[in-house]
Amino acid sequence: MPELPEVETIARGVDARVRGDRIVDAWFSRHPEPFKTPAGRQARALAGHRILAVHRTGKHIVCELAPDGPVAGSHRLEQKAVSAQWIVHLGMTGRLLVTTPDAPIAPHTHARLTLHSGKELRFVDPRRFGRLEFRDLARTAGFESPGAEPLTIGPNEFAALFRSRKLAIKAALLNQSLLAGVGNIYADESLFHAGIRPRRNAGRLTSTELEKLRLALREVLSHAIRLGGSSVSDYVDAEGVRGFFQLEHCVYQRTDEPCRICGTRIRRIVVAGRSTHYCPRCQR
DNA sequence: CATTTCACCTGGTGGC
DNA sequence: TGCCACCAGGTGAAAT
Repeated sequence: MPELPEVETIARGVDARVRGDRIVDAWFSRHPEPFKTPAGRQARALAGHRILAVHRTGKHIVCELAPDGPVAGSHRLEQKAVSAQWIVHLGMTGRLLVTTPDAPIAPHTHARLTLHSGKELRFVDPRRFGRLEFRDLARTAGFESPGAEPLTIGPNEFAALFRSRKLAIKAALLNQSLLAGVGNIYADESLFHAGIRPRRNAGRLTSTELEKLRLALREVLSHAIRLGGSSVSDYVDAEGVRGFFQLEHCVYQRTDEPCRICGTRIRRIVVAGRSTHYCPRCQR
């Protein structure tokens, strides 16, 4: 579920609460492991690290870690070298929460990190589509998303992503190796604001349309970040607080409701196996 | 290779 | 109330 604005909101919230804190203990659930790194190894590896910073890349949350202990030369956090990363992907229903240790343990809690401050960092994920990975940077390269960042990509690079592609623009927007972070909600919303039908062939869009789309994406995503993301059913940020961008949706999950611009009924179709919403009058 | 389809999971909703 | 079909923010493997 969580797309770029939700993941950004969570990463910022987690960063504000745990930056500089130390992981004193880590617990991971056993059963079906939603983990890229096996539970036992991940728990052992995390304990003892200090969290230097938490940020978002595409739909991934990256926690930058350094081994705790005396650091030659400086006590300052920024000057410690990142030696490992804990990478969290929330899948459809994942949550990353900062709680007090006495907060009730939600069903489907798969990881709990006990921090030196007394807080806990918890990963909860009913559907288990989420993924947790520990990377030792001495052995593996740092995490990099294959796709471009939609908030910062320029016009030429953006247009080049779609050139000579044969698939629907909606499908292309969902492809994380082209653009990282766009999911079903924001693909539909940005296509609406750009006035483009979701089934249009990506490679046949004009440069004017592509530029409209790039700007629409940037506007929709940054507006959604300002509102703390979209809470469609169960999304909450690091404190358990819902977002408000769902109130601004123009097409997503508004099937048969009137278009906010022209009043035409919003249509629902299936593109790339995902439900897709658009205004047949405003989008061509 | 590029593109499409489907399996992976649990839970909520709405119809009968 | 219960049962069932269908739907859900994502991805990656398998098929085409």
